[in-house]
Amino acid sequence: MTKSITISDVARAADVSIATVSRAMRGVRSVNPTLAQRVQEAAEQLGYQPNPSAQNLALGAHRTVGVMVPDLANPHFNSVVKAVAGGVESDGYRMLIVDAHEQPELERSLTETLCRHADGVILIAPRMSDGDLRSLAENYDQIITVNRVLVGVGIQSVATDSFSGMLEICGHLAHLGHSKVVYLSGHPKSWVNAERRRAVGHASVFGLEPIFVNAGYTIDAGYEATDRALEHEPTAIAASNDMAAIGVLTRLRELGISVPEEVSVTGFDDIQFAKHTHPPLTTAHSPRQALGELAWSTLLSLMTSQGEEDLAPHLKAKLVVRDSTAAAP
Amino acid sequence: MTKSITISDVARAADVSIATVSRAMRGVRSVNPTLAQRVQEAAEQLGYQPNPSAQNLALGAHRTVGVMVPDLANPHFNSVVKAVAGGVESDGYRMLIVDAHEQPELERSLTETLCRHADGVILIAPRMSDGDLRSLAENYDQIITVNRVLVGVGIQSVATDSFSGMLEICGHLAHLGHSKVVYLSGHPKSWVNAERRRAVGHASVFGLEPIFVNAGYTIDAGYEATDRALEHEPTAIAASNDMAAIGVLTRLRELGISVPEEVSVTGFDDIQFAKHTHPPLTTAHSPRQALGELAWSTLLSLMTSQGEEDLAPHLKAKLVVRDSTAAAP
DNA sequence: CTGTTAGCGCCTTCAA
DNA sequence: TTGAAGGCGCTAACAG
Repeated sequence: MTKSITISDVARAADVSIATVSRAMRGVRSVNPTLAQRVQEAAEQLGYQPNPSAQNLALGAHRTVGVMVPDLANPHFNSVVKAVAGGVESDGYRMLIVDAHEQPELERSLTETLCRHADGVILIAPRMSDGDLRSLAENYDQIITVNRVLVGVGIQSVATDSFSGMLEICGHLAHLGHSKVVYLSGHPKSWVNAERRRAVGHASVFGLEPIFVNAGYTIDAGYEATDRALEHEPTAIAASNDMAAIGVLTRLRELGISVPEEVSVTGFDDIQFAKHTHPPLTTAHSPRQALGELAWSTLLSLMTSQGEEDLAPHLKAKLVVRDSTAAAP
Repeated sequence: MTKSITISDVARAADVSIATVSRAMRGVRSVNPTLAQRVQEAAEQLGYQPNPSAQNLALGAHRTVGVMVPDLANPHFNSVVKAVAGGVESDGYRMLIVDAHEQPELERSLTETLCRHADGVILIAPRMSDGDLRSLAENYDQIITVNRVLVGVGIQSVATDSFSGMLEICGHLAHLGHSKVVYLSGHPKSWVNAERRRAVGHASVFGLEPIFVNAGYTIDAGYEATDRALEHEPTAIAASNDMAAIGVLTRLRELGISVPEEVSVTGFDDIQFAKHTHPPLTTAHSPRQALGELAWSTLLSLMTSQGEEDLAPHLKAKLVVRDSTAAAP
């Protein structure tokens, strides 16, 4: 900032007290319109902008929300962040954001920093331990999680219903006659992955015979896990998310294995690239926009009105059938 | 925040003055080690954290950097943001971020807000008018742009050398015997697009006969522009970025036109999905990581030391040849 | 309706 | 080396 005009400068210029300037600037009703006008003009002319730190100090609030993401470069996460950003900005708040760079052990301290600077915090798919999450929740009330539910801690959360979504995928596969399907596990500390994995386990009721192979949640992880998956001679590979599925498709193509003729492949999330893979990916659509908006509105009500229900709304993930799945060979 | 312990609480607990606490907390040399120790323990036990707003007010600084992005969901932009975030966090700053949602007319006011809350601002590929940018630069010194250079305004910038990068792509195409190539223009207000387009224009020295078709910078834009591009019967389509190129590939596949046998396709940026398209995309690699790091270090030196050279370093974009290009039919 | 004044929590001279 | 006191810019009683 080059110059720094304060409220007193404006007061002097408009020939009123600083209290009047303060009120006029914030549009308090009780100000004489004439004075208000004069103040506005003086402020305008001087280019006065209230100092947010001073306001924060005086008000005891920051009008800022903190957001923690495991990985900003992941299309799924950044779509959620984008949705949150929309609400935050339009409600006149600022968004402080930290990227944990997929290092669960960093999450706690990053979040603590966030807590000191923001009125509320949104943790997106945190991978930190239950203990860390619990202790954060104890010391800080205005905090919610997205896609990580931990009950009995008094921490609100919103989530995609990964369990049902994955069950739908399994149902689809079963319906196509698949039984030997490999599930490529995602991040070991991800609640979402645990839910999806659990659903695959339950899919035995459809007659599926799931095999679990550890992979990861990135394109490369999917790529590398493909060979290990193939050792089980599956007719279908269900990845924990679209990223891993994309890696699988690439590797299968390299190996000359045709999708979906020889093996079917599914993802999860329906990121924007899912419909542009070859073949287009069958997946489950995660309602990112709705999730982000819901997260923001939930946090907002938590910050304004106090006690809220301790619900954890689960948004449906809808099956999207494309060309990467077909009848089992 | 549930509780709010202040410096006075710690002072009382440690039986010293608040001045001593203040000094001890910041590791000022002149404090008696014994006292310092006592203060540390008291602070620890009470869980004291200095109030950042009060510090800001007293120090006149925020230790916060603002970042403006046209679209957080764009893989190229968010990789740059991620790189910036890395530096910002490790240097103990916070990152305030706003998404302009691809609306150039919002950028100015969003940036002004950012300026009031941050010590420095990074504008990523801003699409605002030269006038807006100039006026921002006049009122605010600690501001730099990434991938938008505007000379003579005293605004620092770092950029990818889009011109040379696109020239390399054109050279590659020419070398393969292509001459009728369609360039799919990107965002009309993007400096980067202008540079790439300019390079294509210059490519006539290679014998290229460029045709310009307006498209956009999204997958859908590329998809929709493909039919219009084909009307010119090109042997190659050069998109302004990878996103548009992905849309082109999808549309061509729908039309049963084979790539690269019938038409070659190129992108720009080398986003992580570029090597996973079918066929893998020939493109130019934008040094996102380096760009983000350079942006941060540039801003940091601008914020600490004052007058800097008004350079605009251009980072090379390197041609990456994959399978979406081949000899002209 | 407007001005005066006392903080908000912290840092930083200035004395001791 | 330590403490007392003033001030950063703004808001919110409290008077008038």
